[in-house]
Amino acid sequence: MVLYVLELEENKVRKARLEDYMEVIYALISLVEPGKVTTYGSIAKLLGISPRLVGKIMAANKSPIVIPCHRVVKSNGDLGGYSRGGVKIKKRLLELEGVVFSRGEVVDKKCIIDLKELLDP
DNA sequence: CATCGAACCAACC
DNA sequence: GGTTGGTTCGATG
Repeated sequence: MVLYVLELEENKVRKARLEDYMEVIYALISLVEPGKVTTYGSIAKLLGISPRLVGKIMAANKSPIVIPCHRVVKSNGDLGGYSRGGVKIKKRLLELEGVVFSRGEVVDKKCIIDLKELLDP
């Protein structure tokens, strides 16, 4: 998808910066309905970047309320991280939205949806 | 299931 | 050039 950005004025191609990904990622996340979550890897594969970068971009999120960055977890169900107040808050938000947790800190797989499957249909 | 290690990619030093 | 993240995936016990 957005691997490279065309710099028309200088007539050359440069690598995308994290900044370039932010809008796309935030748009994608907002597609995830409350009660469900998606994974860093799911987003990463869609954009052709590493899951870690996705995490970094979430951490750079300026508007935690309008951007539901808490709806992104690790692919194994672990919460991952949350820069705004810690994973404790993250879990609380998710529970509030109806996400089911199994054995403590792990999100039930039934609540994890892959972004790809959200786009195709 | 739990742990381990290697790969991941832009940023920062 | 090396390290560092809100990770992942396969291999191994």
